[in-house]
Amino acid sequence: MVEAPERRRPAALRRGPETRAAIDAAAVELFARRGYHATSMRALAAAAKVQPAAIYHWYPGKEAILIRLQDDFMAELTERVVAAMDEQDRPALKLAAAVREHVFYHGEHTSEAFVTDSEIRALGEGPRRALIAKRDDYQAMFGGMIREGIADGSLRASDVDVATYAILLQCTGVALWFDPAGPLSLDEVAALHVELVLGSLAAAPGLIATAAGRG
Amino acid sequence: MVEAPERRRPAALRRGPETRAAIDAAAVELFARRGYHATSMRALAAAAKVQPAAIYHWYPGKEAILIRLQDDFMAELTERVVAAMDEQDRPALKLAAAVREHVFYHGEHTSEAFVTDSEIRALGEGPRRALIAKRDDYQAMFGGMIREGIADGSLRASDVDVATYAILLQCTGVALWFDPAGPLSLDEVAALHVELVLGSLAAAPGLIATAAGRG
DNA sequence: TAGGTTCCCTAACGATCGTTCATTTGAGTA
DNA sequence: TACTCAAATGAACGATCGTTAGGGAACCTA
Repeated sequence: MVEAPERRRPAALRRGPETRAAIDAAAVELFARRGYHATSMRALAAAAKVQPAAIYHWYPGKEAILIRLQDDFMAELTERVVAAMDEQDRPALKLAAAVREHVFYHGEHTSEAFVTDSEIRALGEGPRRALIAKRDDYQAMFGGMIREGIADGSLRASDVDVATYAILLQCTGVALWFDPAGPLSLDEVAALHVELVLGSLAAAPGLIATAAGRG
Repeated sequence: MVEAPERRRPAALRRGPETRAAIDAAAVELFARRGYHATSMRALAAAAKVQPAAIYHWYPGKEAILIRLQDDFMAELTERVVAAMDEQDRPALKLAAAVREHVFYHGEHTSEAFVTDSEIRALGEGPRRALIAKRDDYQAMFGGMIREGIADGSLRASDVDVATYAILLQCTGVALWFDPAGPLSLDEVAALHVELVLGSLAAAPGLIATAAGRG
């Protein structure tokens, strides 16, 4: 019977690169809250307000979304921390600046940080190795600063590797609990971590006060 | 040779509670390596050398396996740490003993530890709340020791809550990197963490040396 | 205004998921 | 030797998974 012209609704919203941004935002949110494997492409699509197939216009597959998210996070984190380090000359102050920036960036991007280091397992062999290599380089940077601080007498550590692990774990962990609506500002949290880190490395109290911004 | 009543192999191995242990072991291993959602009941069954359906004789469902694993870990961890604390009287020494035991237990059960705190998201509302409550109680115990240490003058911290988070994160993280085949024994790693923790809480050098077992 | 390209849709594919069903095996008991 | 019940099996359920095929609307260029 004559199928009415009916105009059946504009159906397709054309948003271009906006769509990709929506997919990325949905991925960060859902991967962080539910986990990578617990997030389906359909759930992702729904959160980005597109149909599942549309995601494949922007990404070759699910894993590529995760890889991009993690790579972007690591690249930006590294760039920021290196820049902060470069503004200082003495090793202990370099370390303090790096800790501060690390904590700050993790507090500003808690979801991305969480996904980046909790979903390494979800990656296939190649991408996993690549990400781990970047993380190892990043860690080595911190280990280097500690060693230099020991060399110039401003820091002390019984085992540099263990100290490096411990320091990065506690600073990275800020992404797990920090809440901007909580009692402490990110600035305060970062300063507190500088204090804790330098304290555990037996820095002189005067140096700690200076580096934590209370000097 | 003859002998061969041969009977085409007993098809169905009847192993009783051994089966449950095999399922539990497979679950720890696979949940830790691949993740809860990335581990299928079929993969679990294969690792335990049973058919998938057999698992349902011992557990009502997949989530129950995870819940049991996590509950057992938290219960045993708490019991051990409380026992270690109870052997000390001064707050700073209580804390040192707790840190030592916490690190030790995490190093001895890296997979269980990892699954327990990385798969909280995988739990349904009820079990998740229950586990988080236990974890919060556990954390509060550490916060309490730090507060007492501050009260008696042996410790110092600008913010007790942040210090508690930081300390537990670095000690729990031992489960992520510790390798018994590595250069350090678990005893050494635990002692190093006692040192780092007390250092970050500005304990007196003499106290640190004593508590870390170098006194 | 015609043609090509970009972007997104609907629909469906085969695979795999957690789980259940009905049955069989084996050990213990009378 | 028969009965009973725990412990496991093989097969299948419906749901959901990641992904793809094919078509059509919106935009750009000429």
